[in-house]
Amino acid sequence: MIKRKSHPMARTRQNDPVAERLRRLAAIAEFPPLPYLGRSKVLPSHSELVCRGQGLTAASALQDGWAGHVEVLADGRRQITHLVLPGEIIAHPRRGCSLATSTVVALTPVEVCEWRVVDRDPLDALQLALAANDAIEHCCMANQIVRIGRLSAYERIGHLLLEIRDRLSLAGSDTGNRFPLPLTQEAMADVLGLTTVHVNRTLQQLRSERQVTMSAGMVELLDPQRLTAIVDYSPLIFTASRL
Amino acid sequence: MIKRKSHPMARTRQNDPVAERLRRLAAIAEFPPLPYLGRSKVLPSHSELVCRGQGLTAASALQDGWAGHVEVLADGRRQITHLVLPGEIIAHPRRGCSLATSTVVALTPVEVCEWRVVDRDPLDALQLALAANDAIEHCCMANQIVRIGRLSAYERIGHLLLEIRDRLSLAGSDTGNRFPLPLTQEAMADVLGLTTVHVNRTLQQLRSERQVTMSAGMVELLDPQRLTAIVDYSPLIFTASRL
DNA sequence: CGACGGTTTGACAATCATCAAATACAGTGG
DNA sequence: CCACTGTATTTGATGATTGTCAAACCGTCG
Repeated sequence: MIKRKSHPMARTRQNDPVAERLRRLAAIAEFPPLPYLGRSKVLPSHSELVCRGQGLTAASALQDGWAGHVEVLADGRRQITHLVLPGEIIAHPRRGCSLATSTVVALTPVEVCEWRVVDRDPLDALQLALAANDAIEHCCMANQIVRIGRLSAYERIGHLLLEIRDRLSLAGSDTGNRFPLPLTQEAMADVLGLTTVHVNRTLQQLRSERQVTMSAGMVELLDPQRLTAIVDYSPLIFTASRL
Repeated sequence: MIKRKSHPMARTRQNDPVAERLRRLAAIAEFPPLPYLGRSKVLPSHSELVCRGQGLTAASALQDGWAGHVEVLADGRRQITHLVLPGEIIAHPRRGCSLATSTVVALTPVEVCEWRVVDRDPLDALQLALAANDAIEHCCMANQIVRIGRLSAYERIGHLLLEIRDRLSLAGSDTGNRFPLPLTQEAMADVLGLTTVHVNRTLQQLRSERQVTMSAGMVELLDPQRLTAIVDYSPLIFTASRL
């Protein structure tokens, strides 16, 4: 996680999670360096990274920190429709729609990088990676719908944690069953369609049943197999078929 | 709606909702005729149109009937993650992922057409329309997440009906506030993350409060303005900005 | 007519939300 | 270093929304 007001580091092949993830998505070894637009920017939590309806001139991604696509209702109810994890794409202009379809907000301090997307050769490695990214994003949103629509609070949290583990490992920060989870319980509630209070109680249950341990913004899944079975989680189709 | 065992009609410019919708999505007047693969097929309700993980060699769409992307849990719980309305795309192969990411099932008898997608000029009208379709689908899924995550049963149904109205009109069958809704209450429940019983009771409430009337598979929204305000519905970004 | 899928009804239970307050924790400034 | 402030977590008591189970009803089709 980012320390407040830290400097954006110069990203090398080894510590550029965005490039690492795109390279894996394209499944191409000789992935060209990303044509970044200047240095990445560090922004505080709660920053609005993208605003719904705004024209997108560049693609953006998270070098570090967590964000979320968010929808707010007139009476203040909030729903996070899609999480953006370190290494993942925040938004990118599409042929056919260069307007942002949702608002994206930083859920922790973030480091954001941007690059220009051009309609080159359709087999361009970068285009390919972006297309693969869209496919994964689609799967994540389908997962999200199943979680909220048909799983109990207990199952929702377990399911989400398993998905997060999978997605983090795609960006190279593969730390097995122990990984960072810098979300407040309020943010988790807004992802899962629950209230803060209920998230809190359900987390306690997960801990008391020895499914997870949590401390200092880190989670550890104590028995991922068992959890996977209980919540009926299936890995994102890509991570199974392509890597 | 399709009569059982009817013949697929020869589709002309005026009665081909798929072509009509794609033309509007591309926002191009001189849209080329779709290179259909043979005649469209008529399939009964409950048919599996696409199976998760299967390789997609062609794009497919609904000339008529309703379908849904569906996820089934081990214990039988079912969630429809995305509805497919007449004129809409069922699935299409993507660069970066030619595997189907979810299973699609017919919710009524359907008439399905297919065509081959090739990676031509990235500004190709058909590619453009497909890209726009992806954007809309993304918006629909975000809507779906908000509905299930943060709206009450009453609001969910109203919100869904408003979205359906918008989407139907995109395919040309613009019938104002009265439109077909051939879904069983069970299917609606699986879309909305509710039970059949609760959908039934909530529909009664909507009727008793003079929000809708329903009969013979048709719905009519009696006061769309009021409903829009109550459920906090906002039109799909595209229908606002492009048409 | 009987069978079948879909809708409707009732009684009851459970999950999750609401409201309110206490506690813990981190960063700030004196 | 410590009180001070704000945010995040935790707890308790209570209630509403929604789920479960079971059965009756209704229309359509063979």
